[in-house]
Order: sequence, then C-alpha cells, then structure tokens
Amino acid sequence: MAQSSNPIAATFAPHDHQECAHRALDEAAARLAEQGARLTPVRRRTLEILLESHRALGAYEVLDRLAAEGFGRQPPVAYRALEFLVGHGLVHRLQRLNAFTACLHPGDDHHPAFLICRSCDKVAEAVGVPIRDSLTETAGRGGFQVERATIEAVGLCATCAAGGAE
Amino acid sequence: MAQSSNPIAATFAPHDHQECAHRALDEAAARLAEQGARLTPVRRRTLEILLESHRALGAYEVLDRLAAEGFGRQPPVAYRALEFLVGHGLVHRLQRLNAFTACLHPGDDHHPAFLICRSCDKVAEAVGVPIRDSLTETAGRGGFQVERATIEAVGLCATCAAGGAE
DNA sequence: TTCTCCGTGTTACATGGTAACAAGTCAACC
DNA sequence: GGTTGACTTGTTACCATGTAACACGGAGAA
Repeated sequence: MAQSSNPIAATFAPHDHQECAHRALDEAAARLAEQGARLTPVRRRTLEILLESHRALGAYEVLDRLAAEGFGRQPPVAYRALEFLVGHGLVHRLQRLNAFTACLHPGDDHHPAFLICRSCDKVAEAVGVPIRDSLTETAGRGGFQVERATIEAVGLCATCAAGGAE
Repeated sequence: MAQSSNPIAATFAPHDHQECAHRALDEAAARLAEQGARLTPVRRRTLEILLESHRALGAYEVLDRLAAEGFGRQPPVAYRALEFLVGHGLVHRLQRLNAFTACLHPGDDHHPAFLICRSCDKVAEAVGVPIRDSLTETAGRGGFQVERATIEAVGLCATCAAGGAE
C-alpha cells in the first residue's frame, strides 16, 4: 500500500489494489492449509469477489456473482461460503450493513473496529487500538464480562472529505 | 434503582422495575411535550411494552402485542411507532439483535454503548464513557471523521455469572 | 365549513437468512 | 479396486425483517 504508513488512511487512499488483494488471498490460502481446511472453488471465488474492492457486499450480491459464474444460485451457496470464511477469520461481517468484507490482515486473530465511509462505501479496519480495552474496562466496573463486541463507525474518509479521487 | 450506584450493575440486578419504567415513561412524555410531538396511543403503548423489561424486543414481537390489544396488525404499524420513538431518543435499536430497547435516561442526548447479556437477554446502556472518544481519536489519526458509531458488546452480566437470580 | 397535515391502517412486495434433504467428491483404509 | 465416512455442494421450501404506496379519518387552522 502506497502513500501512507497509517493503515486506515492507506485503505481509503488510491492504491495498487491488485497487489493488496493478491497478498490477502495468498495469506488466506496459507492459513487454511495450515489448519487443514479446504479452499474449494466456491470459497476461493467468494473471497476473490470480496477482495476486488474494499467495499462490503451483501450476501445476495455475492450470490449473483457466483451464480453468473456457474456456481449454485440458491442463498445457502453464498451463506455457506461466507460463513466458512468468517469462521476462519478471512472475512468480517458488518452488522450495520448486513454485509461482508474481506479481511486484509488475516494473520492476526483480531476483532477489529470498522470504519465505514458513507460516501465511497469503503471499509477500513482499525486494529490493535485501545477501543476494546476501554469498553471491557467500563463494563467490568459494572460487573459485566464482555465476550464479543461489535464496533462500527460510519463517517467520512479523508479522501472523500478532500473532495473525491479514486 | 436499588442495590448499587453503578448503573450497569443496577440494570442487571433485581430491582423495582415498575418504578424505573414509570419514571422513564414520565420523562418521555415530558420531553415529547416540550418538542410539540404527540405521544399517541400506539406510540405510548409501544414504549410501555418495551419498558416492561430490560430486554430488547424484535419489531414483530412488539407488533404481536399491539395487534392483540386492538391496534393494527401489519408491520408498518410497529415500525412507524418504533421509528418515531428512536427518532426522539426514547428507544434504541440494537444492530446485533435486530431489536429495540427502551432508553432509560432519555434526558441526555446520548449514543451509548450497549451491553447485552447472553444469558438473561437484558440490555444495559453504558453512557458517558471514554469508549467513543477512543474510537474517534484512532479514526481521526487515519483521517477518518466519525459521525455515528455502533458499539454493542455481548457477554455475561454479574447476576448471571453469579448463578442466576431475578 | 373546508382545507391540510398528520397519524393510522391496509395490501403487496423486497430483502435477508435458514432448515432439511439429496447427491457428488475425495481420502483412507481394507 | 471397492467401500466407507466425512465433507461439500446443490436443491426446495420456508421464515424473518423491513418498506413502498395508497386510502381513510380526525384535529386544528383559515
């Protein structure tokens, strides 16, 4: 990724996306091989489709693409592939959008916060930040034990705020 | 609310719920009057239904209750009432659950984080905590300007962790 | 009174998601 | 090579969630 060392800014800025998608796919394949899980054609193609942009796609949007390429055309086809990928940490599900987005650094076993640009619809992951700790601690003072947390922000990315590009 | 000065703990602990529901309803009516908005029968009843517990209810669950009491039995009836209440800050929508929960302190114009107990299904609001600031700041360093954020945690409340009660 | 706005109700439909079952694939093992 | 068993893919049929568009009716303003 070019132009910036900040991964959030890098996601939204124009960049060599081919390369960033390729790397994620390779990493994904490696991780699955390690775990003895199979990256079958439907699953691979589903991941590729999600990797084509930084946008989040609905399950039915993915399904249309798959069907057009000769895979099954019934909802479970897409949902199963997506479920598999989510389960292996290669894809994230966005609650606000009922949509899925490819994970760009599947190496880390993370539960990131998501930043969704309302103008270009791209999604960035904010990893390793103190957000989650802050939530866990506040909850803990009330005796609540956090197990999983959804953190999703909608707003405007730097590129769109500056007036477009890409 | 009894037993604890911590509002999160108080939500999950057994307490005089009648009183806490009543106060919220009074506050709601007052706020709406101020704004010149009408708390019509459907709207009032919808809020009451949500206030009967600290649980979140699905729109269709609310609709069933309304229909049973003689209101309309088609989805828009419930959705319109809920939308109105959400719009006036009297009810919150939980993305993870596709469900709605009554706000317990509608005075503050807040966007709280939610703590959802997976055992008793109650929902608490964590207000005025540094979670949101932490998110806004991290995003800001990447040039992303947060407008609205969804923060929802699933876990176990103190009462359930201790083995039940209520 | 009449007009207008708003709220309530309806029908019909769009979108999102899952249960349950049949058939194909593939590796492992006898 | 044939059989077994686990897994994957496909199907049908359905449930759940959410919305668009239109008709009716009441309350307040002119």
